[in-house]
Amino acid sequence: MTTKTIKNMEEFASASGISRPTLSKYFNDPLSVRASTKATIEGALEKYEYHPNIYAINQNRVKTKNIGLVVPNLTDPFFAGIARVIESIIIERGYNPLLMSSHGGPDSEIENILNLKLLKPAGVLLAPLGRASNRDNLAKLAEGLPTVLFDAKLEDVGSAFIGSDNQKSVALMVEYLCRSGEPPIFFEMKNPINPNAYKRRSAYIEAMENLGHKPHLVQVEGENWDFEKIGFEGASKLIMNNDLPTNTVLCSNDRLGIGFLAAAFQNRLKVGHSAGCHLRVAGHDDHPFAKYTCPSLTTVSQDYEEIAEASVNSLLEIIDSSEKNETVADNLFSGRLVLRDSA
Amino acid sequence: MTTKTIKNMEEFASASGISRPTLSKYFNDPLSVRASTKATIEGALEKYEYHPNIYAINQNRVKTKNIGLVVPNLTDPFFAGIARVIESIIIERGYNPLLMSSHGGPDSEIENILNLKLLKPAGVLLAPLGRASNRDNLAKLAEGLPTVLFDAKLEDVGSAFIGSDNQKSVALMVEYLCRSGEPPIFFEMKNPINPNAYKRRSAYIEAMENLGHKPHLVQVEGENWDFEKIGFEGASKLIMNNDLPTNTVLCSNDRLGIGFLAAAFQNRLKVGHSAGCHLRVAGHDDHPFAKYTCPSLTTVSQDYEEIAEASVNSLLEIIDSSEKNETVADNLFSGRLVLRDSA
DNA sequence: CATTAAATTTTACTCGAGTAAAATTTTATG
DNA sequence: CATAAAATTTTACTCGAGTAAAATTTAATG
Repeated sequence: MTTKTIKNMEEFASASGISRPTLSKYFNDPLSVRASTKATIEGALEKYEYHPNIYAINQNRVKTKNIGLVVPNLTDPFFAGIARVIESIIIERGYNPLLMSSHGGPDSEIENILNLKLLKPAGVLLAPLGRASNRDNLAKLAEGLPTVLFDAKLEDVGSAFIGSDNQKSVALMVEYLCRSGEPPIFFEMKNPINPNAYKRRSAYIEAMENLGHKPHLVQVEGENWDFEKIGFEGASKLIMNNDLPTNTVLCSNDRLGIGFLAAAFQNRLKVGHSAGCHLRVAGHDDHPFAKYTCPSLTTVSQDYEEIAEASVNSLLEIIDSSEKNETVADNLFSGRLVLRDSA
Repeated sequence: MTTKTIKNMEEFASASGISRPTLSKYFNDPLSVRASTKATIEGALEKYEYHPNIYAINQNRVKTKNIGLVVPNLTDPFFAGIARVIESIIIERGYNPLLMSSHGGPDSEIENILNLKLLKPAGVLLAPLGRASNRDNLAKLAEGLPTVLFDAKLEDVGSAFIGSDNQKSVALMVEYLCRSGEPPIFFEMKNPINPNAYKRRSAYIEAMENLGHKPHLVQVEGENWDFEKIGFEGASKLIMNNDLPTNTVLCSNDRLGIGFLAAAFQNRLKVGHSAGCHLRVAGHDDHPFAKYTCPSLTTVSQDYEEIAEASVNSLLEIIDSSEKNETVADNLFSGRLVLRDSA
């Protein structure tokens, strides 16, 4: 038990009897050395405590094993959830995730990417803020840096996009609602920040028209990410002014829906599809709390695992191919209808 | 506009006419050089694009400007929220936050700290998992590394603790509930992971006894962090078996409360303090969605800013004082009663 | 067992800063 | 304006790996 403390690879080389360059090779890829050598090294690693110095390792590398993961807002359970899944996949693939949130707005988004670039990452997975994003700036920063967008797409930024097929999933929901009751109105923000919202809006319109119904948009004010509040206040006004043309409401996302449900409850409107209910409300995203709203929220679920896996795969593909401007085709996943009590 | 690309400090030194050691000093602390020198450097920085190489900077440093921020679970809005506030304070103070989540359990918590240590951080802000934490291991890792615990305390780990004064805040709520109606039962998990839960339990018992009431604990099964689900299932059983001895329930935290409210709703129990209600339900924490539950949840709010600020302050104090085993006194903040519709 | 291919070791150089000590310049002070 | 104090420059060394090239050892193959 000579638990002598090892300071650097040099010392570990003499302690283990393996040359430093071979050790270096081992730490970069344990399988790149002979099995017997690997065993010797791992034996020594158990005996001595040694970890390569991360800073020294990366100093000369043009590209590190770091992968940036930038999301708009970790306070939003959707992003917290997907970030968590993506992180574990990145680790699984032998990379090191660096998680950052752009909650401070477009400037903070740019700054995140700048800070990341100083860390010479192998690539970046970016869920952009959306409309608010400083697109030109992002595009410039992403040049030469393998970048995959997920959740929201920005034209000319990054070389791949993974997201949900709003077109399909909204159509799914609209069809269900029409089939089972009155055609829905669409409850959304007037100027959404997230591009998905625009896709959902037009998907709603198209789906309604396809079914021979007249689309009806209800657009509430609100500029920030405080969707529950925006939904609550918008719905409250709507209900008080008796402005609801039908008994069925499709919300652009679950968080607006949660606000809507709260407003309905406070105004003694019974929500649900059973007899005696005044209103049906549906959402989109399958928010983690959608199961526990009152009543539980009918919605469309997005498969976190699927989106996460596809995003990481695309990025690693681009990193490995090392071809300059490889562009991978968009990858859209269709949601699954989740029927609960609210609609 | 000689926008020649600068590779290293050497080149920037000749480009700017300032010697490398002085530049080095400037980048470590811009105010440590003469004002005129500072101006010259900053002029050159606008003309040339140069950023010191982070890895080279930190290679020789015993301590970097990194501060680790480890929370149990970023999917929990409380931690997402507080992490966000802490991050911005850390940046404000000139440090660089490294955010990690221990959602994978005690092993992942240990691994987070290990990974952090490789990055030679100036200190760590740790919200431990709690009972599940590998305490001995954490204590060993924290030795010699300035560590401040927040949210949950572990004996002999870290040199300071910042959290909420459960004793006071629970008493506040119990008194309110008793004053305004029937004394509450306490709805909680049988074996909570979080130490706060134990403090709240005994605070409840004490407060009830002080008021001359008999405490009544209702303890539901559940081992993980899926509190809404645990609350929902526990409450459903309770309601179906007609096992509620009073009409007032104090939940150990808001997430359990959210589950409880959903169960009550699905069982057609009216929750609230107005006439015709069957049940009063209160929570603890002021979860971001507590405002939008049905009915909105009466709870105790914790001041994120306050806790965040105090945590960072304690840590920086310890870092700066550089005294070996300085231990700062615990710092407990008392919550504020937030009265809403549910109780 | 000879031959070849693969893996490892040796040697030597690189990367981009931090930093200490001595020499020099600049600024502040009286 | 002389002098002391503060800031800067010069010089030179360090840190902990990555990595390329040549020399050597080991393993695989027939």
